Amino acid sequence: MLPYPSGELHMGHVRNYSIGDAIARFHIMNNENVLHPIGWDSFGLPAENAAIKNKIHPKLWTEHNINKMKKQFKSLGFSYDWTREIKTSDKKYYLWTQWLFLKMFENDLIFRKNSKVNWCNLCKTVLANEQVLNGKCWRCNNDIEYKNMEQWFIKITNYANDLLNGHVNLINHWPKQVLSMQKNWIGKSYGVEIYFKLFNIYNKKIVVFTTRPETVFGVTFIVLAPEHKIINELKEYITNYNDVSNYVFENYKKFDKDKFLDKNNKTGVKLEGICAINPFNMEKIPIFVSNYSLIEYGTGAIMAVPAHDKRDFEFANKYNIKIKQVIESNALIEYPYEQDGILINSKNFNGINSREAFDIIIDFIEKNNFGKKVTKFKLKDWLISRQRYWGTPIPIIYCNDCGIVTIKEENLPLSFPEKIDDIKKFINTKCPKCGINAKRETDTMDTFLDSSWYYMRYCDANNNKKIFCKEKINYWMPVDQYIGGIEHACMHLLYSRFWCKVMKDLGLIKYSEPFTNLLTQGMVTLNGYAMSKSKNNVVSPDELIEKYGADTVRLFILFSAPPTKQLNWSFSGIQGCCRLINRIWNLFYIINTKSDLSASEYEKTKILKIMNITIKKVTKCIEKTYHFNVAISSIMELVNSLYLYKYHSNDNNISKNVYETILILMTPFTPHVCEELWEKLGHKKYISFYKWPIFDEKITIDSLIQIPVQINGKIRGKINVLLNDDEKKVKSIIKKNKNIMLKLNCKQIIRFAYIKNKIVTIVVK
RNA sequence: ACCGAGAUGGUGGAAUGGCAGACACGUGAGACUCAAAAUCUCAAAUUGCAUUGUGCAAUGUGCGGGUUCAAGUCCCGCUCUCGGUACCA
Repeated sequence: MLPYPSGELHMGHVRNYSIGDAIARFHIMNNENVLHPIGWDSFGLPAENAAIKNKIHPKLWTEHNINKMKKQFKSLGFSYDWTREIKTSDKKYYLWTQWLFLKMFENDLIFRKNSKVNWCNLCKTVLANEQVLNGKCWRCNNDIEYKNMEQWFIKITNYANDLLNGHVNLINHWPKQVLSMQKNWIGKSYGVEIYFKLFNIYNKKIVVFTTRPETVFGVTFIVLAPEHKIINELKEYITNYNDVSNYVFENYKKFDKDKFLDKNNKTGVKLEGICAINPFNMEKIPIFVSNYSLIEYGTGAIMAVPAHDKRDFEFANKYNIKIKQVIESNALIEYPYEQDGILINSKNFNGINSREAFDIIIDFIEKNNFGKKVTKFKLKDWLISRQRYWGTPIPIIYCNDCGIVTIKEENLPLSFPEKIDDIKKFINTKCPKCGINAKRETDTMDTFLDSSWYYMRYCDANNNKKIFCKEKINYWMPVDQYIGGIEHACMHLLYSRFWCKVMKDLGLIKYSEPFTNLLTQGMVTLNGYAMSKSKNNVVSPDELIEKYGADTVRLFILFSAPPTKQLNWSFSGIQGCCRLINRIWNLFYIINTKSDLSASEYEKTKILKIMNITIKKVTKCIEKTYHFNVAISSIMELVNSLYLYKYHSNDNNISKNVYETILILMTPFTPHVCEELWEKLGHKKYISFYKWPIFDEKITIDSLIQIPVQINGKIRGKINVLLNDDEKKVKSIIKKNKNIMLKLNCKQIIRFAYIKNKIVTIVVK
């Protein structure tokens, strides 16, 4: 994921990009063609705030930060292809964001509507639903307010089903948690809309949505959301209309924050003078308006079945409404019974299991025109307008005669004036269609639009004529390995998937999922908190690099924990990594460049064995499991074995071959030191492009092995056997072993097995 | 409440159903040193028994069951922690 140019790298960045660099370098050394890009998500609010504070243009502030962070990236030695660097605030880039906006507009995926929207009073802009976390702004943590405004939206809901179904392709390649978060957010539910006619009122009906149609015989009241428009339409029939409209008004005045607090305080008013009719049994059903029916979900009207729904039960108790049981249960009606069971009090449907009844009743509803089967989503359309300056301008003109008119493609990019004085000139323009005076849209796009497609641009970053050329996109895309924080599960990662599907439908690309493999790295914390200026617990990578060197910092951040886990920063742990690098460095002075190991054959094969095991482990850990911590620890074991060999044999000659293998294996983690030592060894070419070693499976296996002997599941001794020994041979070795025979206590062996997994099992009665 | 993920020494963490605690930090001891730092080497789960001493036995991966010759790992039932969603009908 590309970074926002805040001006300072933090340890989270170091972790994210160290993982990426290790993977990229590994694949380069495996002779693959690797595109390892970097760019900047450089539009956004902090630049604007800083601009106001320092009285400079946000562009200058942003450029300054990018240069600073670029320097930091380079000091860490990440293997980026800087010729493909992109900035989303660059005209050359946002021209294509605007172009995509126009394409989506042409295809009816962008529209304007007046609605209640999330407003952050600190950021002075509206926000998308995904960007409101626990009622607070995702960026500044300020409480969200609600406003009625006309704004631009993208129809992400058109793709709700595709976004959900696309998960099957990601199931083994994306973290479960991300998929589950997206699934919850999309919130698909199967159900049915049922029409409730009104008693003696023939031209109106109430449409309810339910996921439990099998309980329809248990309906004892209907609940309308306060905002439901039928309340006003039935004004003349409702005898207590004053009370009802007072209730509606009181409720309307409340912010959603207060409504949230009202959760356990369901209130409501009965609509006197009217009632609905249950189409299944013609029973008259009272109608209520209540705060617990939500206008934004379903139809804003529900059929209440208090016997089998907690919330309906609560409301029924409070307002003394009848409770009718329709699913058999042993429990008394002190609590609603919400599980499956056998239907009762349901006429022809009695005796059917509620799970089967679900389909049977839906069929019945559709056949008799009582309603229709529907699927609902929680996902809402994506609000993309932002009342900000430092963002991609929305290429739209409002004309009194023609209405909403798009800017012509050839006039892109559309940029805001840099000086305030030129604003009026910018706003007042001519309509591209009819030529009369018109006004420009002054809002910008949500920056998440910029970052929804940026990775594609890397494939053809410097194309001045097209968004990208198809051959290049087809060659590189989709992204093989994407790495970033989990906090983007329902924002960037959802938006990008959506955008990708749209672009596929527009014929721009061929694939429908943008990121084949996703790795979500854990946070880097200090003393249990995420590093932040307010907590005063920020560790600056610059100081660490200064003190220990970039390699040590990279190594430590990968060694301390597996990449998906939260990592609590510790200054003592970094010493260990520093030590490893020193130990490797010091080995350089005792390698024997001329002859091979002068040690005994046994020592020689022992070290070769460890080396082959290490190559095997490191390869697997980088390529498959991403357990860099395990990879590094196995390299430590190899280094340790050389030190032990040296210590015990008093031999100061270490094999050059083994030493070079250590350097190669370390290169994805600590490229600087490895390059240096590689050169000192006399190599002319970079180690970074040297071939990754291949291990010999045969050498990793010992022919003489010591194996444990289990008697009834307990380890009772150990014997030495040859790898190829058969059962008979092993048996005789055991019989010769006095210790084991003593522990057997009983000579009668019932079952004897020499199991391949390097363990001997004896079962005694 | 629902949906995910997880729980292993003083700490970070290893373990295709097969010797739990690799590797590292920290700790202790030794070597080197006039001394210290650095470096190198060695040690350590718990309890009980035995012993001059190398030992022996039992227990041990959040809790309780189960499958298996064998469970940190698989199955069933809990507890707790973290993350997400939440009056979503």
